Amino acid sequence: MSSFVKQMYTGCVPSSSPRRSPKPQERQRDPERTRQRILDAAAAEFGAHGYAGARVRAIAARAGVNQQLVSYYFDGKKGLYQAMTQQWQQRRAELAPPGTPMPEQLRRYALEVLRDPEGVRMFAWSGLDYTGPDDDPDRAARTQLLSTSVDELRALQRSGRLPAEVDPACLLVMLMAATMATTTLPHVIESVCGTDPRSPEFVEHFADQAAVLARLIGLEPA
Amino acid sequence: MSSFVKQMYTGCVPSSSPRRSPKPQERQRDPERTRQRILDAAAAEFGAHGYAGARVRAIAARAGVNQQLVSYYFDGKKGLYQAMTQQWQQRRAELAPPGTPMPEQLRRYALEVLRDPEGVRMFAWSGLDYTGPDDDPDRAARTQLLSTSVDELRALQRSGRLPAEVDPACLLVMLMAATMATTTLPHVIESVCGTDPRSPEFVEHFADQAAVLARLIGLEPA
DNA sequence: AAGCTACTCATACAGATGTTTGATAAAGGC
DNA sequence: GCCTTTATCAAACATCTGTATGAGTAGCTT
Repeated sequence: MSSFVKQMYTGCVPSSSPRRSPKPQERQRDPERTRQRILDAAAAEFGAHGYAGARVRAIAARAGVNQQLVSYYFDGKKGLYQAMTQQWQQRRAELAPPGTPMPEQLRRYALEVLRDPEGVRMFAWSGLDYTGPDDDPDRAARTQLLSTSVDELRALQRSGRLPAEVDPACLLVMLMAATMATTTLPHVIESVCGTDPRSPEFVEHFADQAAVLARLIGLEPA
Repeated sequence: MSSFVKQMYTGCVPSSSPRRSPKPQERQRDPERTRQRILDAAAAEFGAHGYAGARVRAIAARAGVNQQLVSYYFDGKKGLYQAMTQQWQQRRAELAPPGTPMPEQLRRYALEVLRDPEGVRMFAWSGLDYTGPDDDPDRAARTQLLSTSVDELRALQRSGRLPAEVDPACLLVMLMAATMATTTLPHVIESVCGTDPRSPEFVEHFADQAAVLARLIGLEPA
């Protein structure tokens, strides 16, 4: 068995000449690729089961590498989680190009689950795991990222398109939560809509509805 | 050590006469109370950490009982989880008395986190743990419970207060997700609002904002 | 008082889980 | 071509975790 695995890894039968072709099976050593594979596998596993439910063994298996590499490249489970969180943080920054009108912005947020389901799920898990502002390394980045959206809402309010009684910050939070519902409330969707909340067709429909909601509130561009 | 623990439990020093007063420490046997204590502790623990993160030892410690009782009264961790879910299901049914106008209904949903934080959190965890309609024992009850709300929205739509392009079912889901944001997105609230998302003052403010949102959409009673 | 039953406990146990150790082989410099 | 460094692996390890066992105790019945 052990020799079989090794053979798999080396990508050639033991008796054949070692490392003949330069790229026979993509199985040369490549620490950067291995690292990224572990990160990808971690995203899938953490996204699926959350931090507590994720298993290091499962991550290694998904990545097709030895379990020990998780400790080798990162600093154990916790370190891997943090490294992965950091990587995902960057992707999220690209999500909302400034100046996009609110309805379209919400539509994209809701569609994000199709592009990166694990990322959205991890974001949801992190909300439930959240203990306080102290141990939240992403806080600064998130604050900066969202402040422009709040500013947009405030501008709409100043221009009279939004009643004075509305708290723009709360409104933004509620709208964000609304767009994530296909991820956070799949059981409710299954009950109320009777469809698979993960199917691309429904997600697109739901994203359109998020845009409709935004227009209903009066969040058209000025 | 063991005698010390026993002493703690009995509520009297070993040499003293056994069980003198009828109610010296509230420590008479009371299986029903013990059962309920375990259920309450389970709600706290499962709510705090989710199913995967919850520890049977921690539940027993919280309840102040021996760990084995979890297996004695329920059927292990899984059985306890189901029993507790069932109990919480009933409470949720009392949440929305039919006929309540939408803005008020949403306000109450958002306030529920003050009355029963663990319940709301468990509901959120269950959404992320959700795998499909097959293993969802609550589905029927939830469907029935929410159908009246969807019907209300449909009625509003028929009366022209809601545009035809709105899908009432999706709207309800989005509004539910919005009202749960103090639980599901505390990190975002911390970033955007700069306040403690769990403080009663903020939760009440947020609940008011949920009602404002409902009125903004046009969900006043007909 | 004796005995029965329901209830509670400490302990043991098996399996899972994250981490460490030591070995092996590929890369790369000299 | 040799030697150091780096990348990878299998196996062992310590700990955690859920569950089972068996014994002891309270309260009731007779």
